[in-house]
Amino acid sequence: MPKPSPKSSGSLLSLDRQLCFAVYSTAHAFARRYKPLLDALGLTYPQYVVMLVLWEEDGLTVGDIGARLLLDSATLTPLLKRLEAAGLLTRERDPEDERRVRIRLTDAGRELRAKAESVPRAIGCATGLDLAEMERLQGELLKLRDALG
Amino acid sequence: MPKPSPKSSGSLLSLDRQLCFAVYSTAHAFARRYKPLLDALGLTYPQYVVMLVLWEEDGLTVGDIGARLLLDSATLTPLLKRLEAAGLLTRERDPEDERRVRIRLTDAGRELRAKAESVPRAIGCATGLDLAEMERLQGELLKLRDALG
DNA sequence: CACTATTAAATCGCGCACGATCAAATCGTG
DNA sequence: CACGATTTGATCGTGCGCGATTTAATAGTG
Repeated sequence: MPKPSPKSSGSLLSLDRQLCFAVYSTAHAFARRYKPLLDALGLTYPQYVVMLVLWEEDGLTVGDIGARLLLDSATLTPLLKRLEAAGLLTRERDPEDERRVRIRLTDAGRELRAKAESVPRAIGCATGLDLAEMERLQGELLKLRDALG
Repeated sequence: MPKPSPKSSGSLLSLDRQLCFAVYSTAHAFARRYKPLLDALGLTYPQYVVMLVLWEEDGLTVGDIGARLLLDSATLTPLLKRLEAAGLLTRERDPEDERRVRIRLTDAGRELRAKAESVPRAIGCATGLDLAEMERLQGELLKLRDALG
């Protein structure tokens, strides 16, 4: 008779064996944790991530942002329009190449960075992990993501 | 002068330090990998996860499913209606307690399980991880999720 | 130079995900 | 038994996320 698996009695189709579900539900758990912090900034999580990119490098095109975040223009265009409506950035065609749209922070957009400074530490505490563990886990996830991608 | 951090030159607000972004973008990478496999079954990823739950235990209420998947009725009700329209399950009020709605697989719903059997292995290969690594990473993620939760 | 191919962004449609609200059924307490 | 509180699911509005298509600008080719 075949030796039974030491862990998890179900088949490979069992929910508790799905690495993907662990990633999926952890992403939602993060979103719920971020929400009250980001509400104070008037941002959603995807908007916050776009602002992170722009705080690192301003004047990117829609495509540049999409390449960093793995999102396409169908997602970014409406999101960027909402950030523009909120007064955090401007969108204008690049005169060098009219196909491109350059995204630039406004003063309000740059000033929001100071308020956002406290967010990573608050989330970090909530994870219950120390910095080294977080970096190791992050590295494994990015490796997995790139293997999938 | 302060000793510079050995890794990652940016601040805590830098995208490449955000564990959350690693989880978020890995979840999307998984979704993209699953899509062609699930298209063959006529399911989206969230629908597939609901089917996983029902293949393990049939006759659950909407709330039972939500508790397992951490989703609420605003997400599940329309999703379940689509699965009902696809002929995979039935939705009916529990005569014992008319507030509850019992979800039951149809024959077609049960039969779909056989087709789904090949999905986890195909995904597992794409991760580039062996079973032990997958289980360890999954365990760490669930621990993180519950800490956030 | 004309013409095609490619690229960048916008648009449309659909399906989550969730906060807020609502209606109905049930439970609890007096 | 009556009546307020709780539970369960449905509904509505907003914002992603992405496949498919469209439009405009640019690059490449004969």
